[in-house]
Parts: sequence; structure tokens; C-alpha cells
Amino acid sequence: MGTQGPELISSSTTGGNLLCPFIEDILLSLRTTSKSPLYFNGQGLLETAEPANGRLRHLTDPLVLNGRKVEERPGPPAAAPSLLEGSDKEAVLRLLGLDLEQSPPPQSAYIPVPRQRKLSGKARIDEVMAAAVLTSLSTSPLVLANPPSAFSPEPGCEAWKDGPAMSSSYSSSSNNSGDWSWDLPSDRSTPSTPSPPLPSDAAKSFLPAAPLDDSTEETEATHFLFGDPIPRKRKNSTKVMFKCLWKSCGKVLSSSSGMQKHIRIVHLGRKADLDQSDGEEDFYYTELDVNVDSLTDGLSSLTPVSPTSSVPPAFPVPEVQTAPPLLVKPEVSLVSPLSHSAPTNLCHVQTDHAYQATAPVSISAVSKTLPGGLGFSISWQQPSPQAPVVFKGSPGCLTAIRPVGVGDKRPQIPHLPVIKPHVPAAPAAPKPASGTRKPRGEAKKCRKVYGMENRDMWCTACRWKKACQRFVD
DNA sequence: CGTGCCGGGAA
DNA sequence: TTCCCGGCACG
Ligand SMILES: [Zn+2]
Repeated sequence: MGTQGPELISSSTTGGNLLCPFIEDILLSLRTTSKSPLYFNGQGLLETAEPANGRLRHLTDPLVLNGRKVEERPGPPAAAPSLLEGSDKEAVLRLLGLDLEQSPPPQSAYIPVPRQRKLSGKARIDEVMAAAVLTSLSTSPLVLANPPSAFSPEPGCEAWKDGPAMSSSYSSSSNNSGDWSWDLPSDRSTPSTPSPPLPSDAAKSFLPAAPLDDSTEETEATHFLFGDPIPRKRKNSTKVMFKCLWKSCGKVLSSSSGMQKHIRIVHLGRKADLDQSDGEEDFYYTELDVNVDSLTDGLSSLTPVSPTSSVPPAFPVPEVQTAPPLLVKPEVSLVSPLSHSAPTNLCHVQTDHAYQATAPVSISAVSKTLPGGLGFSISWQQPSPQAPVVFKGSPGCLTAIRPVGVGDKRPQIPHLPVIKPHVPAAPAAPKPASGTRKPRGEAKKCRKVYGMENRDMWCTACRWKKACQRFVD
């Protein structure tokens, strides 16, 4: 059949703390192998498309930014933002993937969606869960505003249907990067401060409050409250930079999109904007936290990243080392920069552009990079050879940071799976020879990744002792 | 041996 | 369908 939606399961292993705010949990909760487009929109929400009409559908409910609700995917540039004003507005616009000066991409990937479509309550829940999970990212386990019961760790929640990937175009002109992030109020600027948003950063901080609560009331099931008390105040002291890890390159850019473009063009020899990615591109770059303060405006050579946004181009940074290299499978990578010394947990998530994949999107790896956080990547693969590659725009990048020490007491999950990204190396074609029948994939499967003790984290396939569908070869 | 997972098979 | 497992072929 065709209905083998993503598994949005709240890992029951999170025990009493239910979906914890850590990134890992997102992974666990977002096991998805959906065949329908799934991508992070500029708001950091996961979106997918309706099989039939190709409309987009939010996996999550509308956001509430600073108490003001952000409309759903706005058709016209000014739709949603109408609720906002000032810098907030700008930020939101960007968050929405729109641009203040530049009109949104012709055929924006964002197509107005009829509010609620045929979404089974179940599906809805999943979405909500996904959303909640994402949201919870920024919530401290101890400060979780919602009652654990809200997220009954029910494994049986999996739904939505998959469908033909819809295509949309979104020229990846690194402008309107819809990166977003959030973190808690804390404003202290520490050297190891989380990466400040890229281009737009004005109103990108918010902290979720109450995830979802029920299924019946889908509309308000998920509410993300961004109650950042001090929206515009935060002056970023650090900036996230992306460093190319390719052999003797080390180029540093200010956006993951730019970096990927760089890699794509320079190292992979691909056509510039023609993201003809077939879902198997290897981007090797890592994230850096750069202290912006120290960096005046004397920028050096860099690739233009955000037309509209005034993001200081990147420039080689000493060694603000952060997370180990991360392999960005197809397009999205989450790296974890440094930890933060905020009293509360601080989670930072940012995405560059809307990320869109056409086919099964699945978290392919979880890696605990630093004590302060971990990263993971999302990968997808073409369902069929001719499936339209809808992957447009630049990939996103999520970063999760959690304070070390503070909420360090992770809910459950004994030892998290650690997948160390392999180091870049010329894309050699390891194509030895195949003699036997069972090539035995090399990729670590759920079993090995999560371990027997965390069986409930495995993908269903693995649990059924079937071919793993999360870590496909 | 542990792993991945096919091919049953039960609920 | 969902779920489980015997058992075998891999490393
Ligand atoms: Zn698996």
C-alpha cells in the first residue's frame, strides 16, 4: 500500500519526562519515512504536502510569536506579518521565508493550505507531536510547561499518508533564509554562546510554552508560545559559521545554504542553482561559533549569502571549534555548537531556507557531538528514479544546544546513539565488487545504533526484524 | 558470535 | 494489519 507514513512516535523511553527537550528526542520522535515531501519551513516547522493536490500542510499548528499568532503560510508577503510590527515583523517575514524587499519566490513552495484537511485525528496528533517535539527542543525538561501526560508516549501514533512528491520551486537564491532559532531569555553573551541566527535574528528567539494537549482540538492542539521577554534585545555575540571540511578548503561561510552551495559547486562540481541533487549529496562542513563582537565589520571575502539580511559574511575564524564534522546527507544537518551557560536550558534551532525533500525523509543519524549538544542529519531518498527532485532552496540547519550540567539529567535513554560523521575525503567510489548475494549493508542500523536496551527507539522495521527503513543503505 | 532481515506465523 | 521470531547469511 501507499500508506506508510512517517512514524511520529514519542519515544516512550523518555519516561516520565516524556518528550524531552533535547534534540535526540526529536529524532526519536520524528522517525519518519514518509514518502511525501517533508521539509522544514522557515518557521522551523515541518511541512509536508498533501498527496493529491500537492498542497502543503503543516505538521504543526500555527506559531505564536511573542503572544501573537503567526498566520499560517501566508500567500501574500504581508499576510501573516500583519500581526506583527517593527523588527518583529521583519524577522517573522524572514522566518516565513518571505522577504521584505524581495518578493517571495515566484512559485513559492508555500502554497496556502486549506486549514484543516482530511487529517485523521490520529494524524493530527502525530503532527502535533512532531511539532511538540520540535518545540520541546527549547524547553527544559525540568521546566516543561506541559504535563507529561500530554504526550502520552504512545507508540501507536503513526499516520499521514504518503503521496507523490509535489514539486515546487524555490530558487535558492540565498536570500530569504528562513533560519530560525530559539533560546531562552538568558542574554549573557558567553564565548560559547549558542549560535545566533544567521541573517535574520531579530525576533527569532522564543521559547515554547505549552506544546499540545489534545487531539480533539486540533486547531489549538499545538501552540507554540514564543514568549521571549526580550525579543529584540539580544545582541548576538556569536555567530554561527559554517566551515567547509573538504580537503584543504576550510572555507567558512555564514550560512549553511551558502556552504552547501559552495560544496556543491566547488567540490561536487554541480550546477550552481540547479539543485539536481539526487538525494545523495555529501556535504561536509561543520559549524562554528564565532564571536561576532570581536569581529567588527571588517569582513573578508565571502560569498553573498543574504541579499536582504545584513549578515556579516563569514570569515575564517581561529579555532572556535565546535562540533565535529557532520555529514549532511542530503540536505539538512544539525550540528551542535557549543554549550551555553544559560541558567535555563537553551536550545537553538535554526534553519536556512526552507528545506524540502521529496521523498522519504528520515533521520539518518544521530550524533552526539559535544557535551552540550548533538546533531543529526536528515536524509531522504528518491522513491522512484524519476520522482521529481523537489529539493529546492537551501537546506536547513538545526542546532540544538543544551546546557551542560543543568538539565543534564537526561530523561532516559541510557547512552544515546553516537554516530560519528566520517571525515571528508574525495568522493571516492567505493565500489569494490559484488560477489555474494547478501551485500550486507554497511550502515549501522537501529539495533546497533540504539542498542537492544532501547528497542523502542528502533524503527518499526527493525523492531519487526525487517529491513531497516531509517538507516537505509 | 552479533548483526541484518527474509520468510513465515500468530494475534 | 500489526507484531513477533526462527533461522540463516553475512561479516
Ligand atoms: Zn531501523
